[in-house]
Amino acid sequence: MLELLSTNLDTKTVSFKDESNSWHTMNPATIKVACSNCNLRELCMPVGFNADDMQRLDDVVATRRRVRQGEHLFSNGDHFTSLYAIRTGFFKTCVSTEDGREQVTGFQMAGEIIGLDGIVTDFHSCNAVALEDADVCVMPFANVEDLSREFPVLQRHVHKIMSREIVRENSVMMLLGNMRAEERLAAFLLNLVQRLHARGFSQSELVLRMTREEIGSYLGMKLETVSRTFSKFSEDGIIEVKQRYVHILKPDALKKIFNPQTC
Amino acid sequence: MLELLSTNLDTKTVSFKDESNSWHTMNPATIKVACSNCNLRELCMPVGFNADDMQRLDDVVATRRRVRQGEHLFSNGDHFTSLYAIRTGFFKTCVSTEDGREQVTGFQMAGEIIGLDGIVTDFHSCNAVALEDADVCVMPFANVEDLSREFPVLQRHVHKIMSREIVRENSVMMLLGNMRAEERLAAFLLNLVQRLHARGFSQSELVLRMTREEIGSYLGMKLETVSRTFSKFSEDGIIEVKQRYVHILKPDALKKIFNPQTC
DNA sequence: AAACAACATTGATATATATCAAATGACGTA
DNA sequence: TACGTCATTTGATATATATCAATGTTGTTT
Repeated sequence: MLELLSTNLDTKTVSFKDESNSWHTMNPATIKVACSNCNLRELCMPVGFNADDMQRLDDVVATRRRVRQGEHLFSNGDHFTSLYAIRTGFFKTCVSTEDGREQVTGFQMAGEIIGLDGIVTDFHSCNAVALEDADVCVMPFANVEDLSREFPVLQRHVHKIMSREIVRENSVMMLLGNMRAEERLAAFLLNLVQRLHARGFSQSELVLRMTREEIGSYLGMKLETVSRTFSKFSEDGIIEVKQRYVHILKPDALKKIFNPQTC
Repeated sequence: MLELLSTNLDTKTVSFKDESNSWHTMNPATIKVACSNCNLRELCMPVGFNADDMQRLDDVVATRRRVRQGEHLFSNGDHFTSLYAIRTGFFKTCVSTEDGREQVTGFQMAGEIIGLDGIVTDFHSCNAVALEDADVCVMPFANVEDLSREFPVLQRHVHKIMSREIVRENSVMMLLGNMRAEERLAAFLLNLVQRLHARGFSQSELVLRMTREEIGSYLGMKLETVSRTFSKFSEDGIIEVKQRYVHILKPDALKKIFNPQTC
């Protein structure tokens, strides 16, 4: 296995040493990525692997792929071949009706897996769009299945990822079916910072990667309502908002709005 | 493997012959169910198994379990051990908030699998409630995983089931986030008859197993709105409704309401 | 620096659905 | 059969959010 030493996302090059210790530089689309060296490993890959297994696990990932802001990683109707682990960047997934209405079904960040929708029919049924320049690990699903049969811990991991997505969607259904605008936005903000915090970012400050319209689409409300609700929270001193920048001043107040009982 | 010859759900007994051809009767909770003989096999188990594999596949199912109307198959917080394949009966799954609001996340019928929500945390995060007396195959998830590693076709089947659930929830999110009451109810009715038809029932007539309130909870509307929308469809000559009985007179009109573009 | 495009905010008004309320119907049980 | 309970229907009114419209902000292009 090659040792990955540095990546330069701007020049799209990767530097590494081979077995004979000589230097190479190549395009990331053509290199093999080593999960064993990846600092996101504990987010997208199972723990409890020994060093030898870890080498085998690297075989899951075929290549990396760079997706520029606004580009689709995959689209509705595309043939399904791979799952994608996000290394850097931020995505939205969305479905749309014949008459052009769009529903954002999720926002995904580093360490999260997208593409699961394609397994059932071998075709993707949603779109994955980069909301900022992104870099993903391409994991051909055939590899995932082959190695899952060999490594129970990987098999279990894949099952958990799919189950987690089902449970997440259950709670979005609860948001959409039962909650009012303020509750939806509070839940959304709390969920985002919680995930960002798990990745080493601030617990109280964040920069939104999506527009008010995309937030609204996800939460089943119009962009004006999203904006008004932000303003309401701001007037109440719960958050500080400046366009995409949000500072959560009173996390407990947000939690109370989302879930009045447990606070 | 014992040969299952008849079941009497009322007396909770099962009759079968053993290897020496002598008759036995026993409680279904204690017997081993044979997928190889089950007429729902093509709904909940993979196709393309040879006879030998089929025998092994029977090992997935440990027992059967009977659930009376109104009873929970599992509840939020229960330890997760098994998936359940519905043999007979009808279920709803639902999540609820601390303050008692309930969101129905799905309705499940014969041949469908429930319990996937429990995989990620080893605890169930929703409730599965029988809307009529039901009979399920208990499939300990450890068995499913063990046999999945051995049989790629079963592994693929499990992945497809989970992916299908993700895709289904995506389209429910579209319903809840973007559709109006009439569109939601039209989509709901079309989906129900389509699934019933796949099970040999009528394409145009159905008996609802759930209340107006449960339909409303699933579709994010109040029971009064569900009732009014039924009445509206009825006045328009699209359906005939008498309490739980629904006769779809103009399926194309329903499809047009749901999706004006493709009709 | 000016002009432009995309996004966000805010106000006025409309509307779909919720809420409240009453009557009716279905069903199990005493 | 009568009673009580639960589900459903229907009407009148309230309300949260959508819609329409104007203005402000930010960042980019010329």
